[in-house]
Amino acid sequence: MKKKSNVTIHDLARQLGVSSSTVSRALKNHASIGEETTKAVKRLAEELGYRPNFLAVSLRKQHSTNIGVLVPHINRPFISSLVSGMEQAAREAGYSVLISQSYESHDIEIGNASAFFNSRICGLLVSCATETTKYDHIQQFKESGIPVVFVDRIPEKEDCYQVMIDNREATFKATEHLIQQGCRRIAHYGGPPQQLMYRQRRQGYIDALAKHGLPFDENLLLTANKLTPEEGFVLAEQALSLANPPDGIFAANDNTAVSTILYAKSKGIRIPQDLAIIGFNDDPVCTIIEPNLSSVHQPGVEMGKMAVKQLFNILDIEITDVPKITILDTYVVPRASSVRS
Amino acid sequence: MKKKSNVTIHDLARQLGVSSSTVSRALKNHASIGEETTKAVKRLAEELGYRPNFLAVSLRKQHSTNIGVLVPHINRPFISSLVSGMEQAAREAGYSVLISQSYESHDIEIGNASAFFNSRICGLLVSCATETTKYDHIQQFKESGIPVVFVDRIPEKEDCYQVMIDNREATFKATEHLIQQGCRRIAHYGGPPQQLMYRQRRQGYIDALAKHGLPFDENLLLTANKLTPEEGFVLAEQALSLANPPDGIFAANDNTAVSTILYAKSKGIRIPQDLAIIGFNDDPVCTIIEPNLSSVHQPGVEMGKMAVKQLFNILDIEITDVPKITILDTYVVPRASSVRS
DNA sequence: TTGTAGGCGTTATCAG
DNA sequence: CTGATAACGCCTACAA
Repeated sequence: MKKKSNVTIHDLARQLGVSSSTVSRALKNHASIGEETTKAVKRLAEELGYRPNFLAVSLRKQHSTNIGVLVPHINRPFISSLVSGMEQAAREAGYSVLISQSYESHDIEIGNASAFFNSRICGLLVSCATETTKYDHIQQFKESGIPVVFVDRIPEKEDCYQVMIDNREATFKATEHLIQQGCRRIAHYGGPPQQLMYRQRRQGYIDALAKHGLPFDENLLLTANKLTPEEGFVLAEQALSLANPPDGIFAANDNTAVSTILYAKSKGIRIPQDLAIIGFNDDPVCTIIEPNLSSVHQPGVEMGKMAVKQLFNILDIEITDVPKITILDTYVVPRASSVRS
Repeated sequence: MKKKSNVTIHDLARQLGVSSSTVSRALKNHASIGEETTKAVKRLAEELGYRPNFLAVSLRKQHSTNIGVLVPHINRPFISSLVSGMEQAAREAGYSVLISQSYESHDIEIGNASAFFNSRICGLLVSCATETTKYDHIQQFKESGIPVVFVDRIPEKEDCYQVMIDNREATFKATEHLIQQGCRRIAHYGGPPQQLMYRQRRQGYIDALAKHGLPFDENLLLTANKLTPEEGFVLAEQALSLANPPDGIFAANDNTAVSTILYAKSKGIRIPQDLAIIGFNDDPVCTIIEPNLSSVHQPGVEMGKMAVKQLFNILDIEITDVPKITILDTYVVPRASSVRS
């Protein structure tokens, strides 16, 4: 039987001739309610199509079951996977996911955080805008006891819950992979250095060179602001028009790596023979571009799920013991763009 | 001054020696409150960091400012663009977006709809699961006066608000494009025919053939369940191993078109000379694959924004006059996979 | 122009 | 085992 579901516990109570507190308790299997009563309540609830009003519950309990998710963009492969994982894990536990995009703008991020704060989310998952270096807008959550978990893009020195990868190690492996393929002059496309992640990625590159006794040439260290495909072409041109051009390129994302492949091919440069290339993220394009692009895989969906699990852990909803900082594994996926078999 | 923002209108009222209703009214510039009072209230609110509690407002008003978004998956290019547009338009108006994925499962879709219903969303934007052919789970919203806007994947015969494209026309143009490039035996990969969208796409194909006097050969009409890349390979093999193989293929999405390009190339079939190919969606891969894939562009972000605008229109939040059915423009993007210059 | 009172639907506390 | 009662924070007749 379906009814205009404005059925409240009071309606049930009236029809059953009991009080609404009894109904409330029966509905959540409170031990102290008689079996008979409980069954009767539940039957009628079912029959009338009773649905608890989350708004009222939240108001009463002083917090909702909505998790706020704050990311730079959702229409990017890695991030949409991240969000997908979050949504899935949250929903399985009966929580909902509220999303907002900062478009990499710190100001928008502040506004969105504020909106989330007002709507009384029970927890916040953030992947910061590139611009973001201050975290006052996050502070308010901590002060109000609302847990915050940072994902992927982590603040510099904050003591905070994090789900991430070991960027340094990941890029170390990527660079080492190129070295193992015989590259001796390896260029790196880095992202904006104010973002910790990109400094770590650069460090892995530098460490790998050092370990293998290769000289570090700062001409080979290029940086871009947003690592867009367009910027990729510019970087490629810069790198390949050097007097002494590189024989390998490690790009901090797949966008720029793909552009480089396209550019190099247009110049008649053979990949991977003349130039080996590896990217980062393992986006779907990697298996489309020719030659297929080697990349570093990071587990987006998993990271999203872990972030939610972390949140639940803090909220004591799940009692699994999750460390404050979770670091998920990455691995190099070698493909034709770098493998000189 | 920042405070643990549990500041309520009552706190303000007490400190100012007025009643909380005065504060409530002052805060929203109610005409009947004295200028002095209003200013004082606002100043103190600012000073104490007062934030309205949306939960309470929503409970009182009987509806929230959260928009529910129900899609099959978010980590797909077209859909993530759709959601991105929705998020943007909603947030600009001070609304939030709650997302959930059905994973193309009707049962999950029902569950998610139910969760949304309980959380008192103020409106629902849906793109249905492929499996979905019944709409009882949507009905409850309409009955409770919660507006529903369907996007992209539209129910069969329901009388409902819609934001979509003209699938028949779009595929008509795509097929005609192939014909204009000299194709005479054109195959079509369709999606599951229980989904209206795919029947429309098939119809456009058929109509185009008819208009140009080309025979319809049902051997050339292939269908897949999910149009995944993997299925794309199967379809490609089927199509190209026909006794009388096609000289053009129109695929109902880019995934399968891309697989077909890869398959054809592996068989030494020249594209577009031997086989011209066009896809649907204009995903980013189109400009990565070689040859670049022609496709039909549909404006994902725009569709998302329009859906929100439609919702606001129904809710009388914006008074722009939006028709019940919005059909956005598509266009063929001709690229190397089909242009025989 | 402002205040009072009641209620949105639920749960927690305290009595019985 | 069950029932009143009072919040949670806000809004809105109605009254003053």
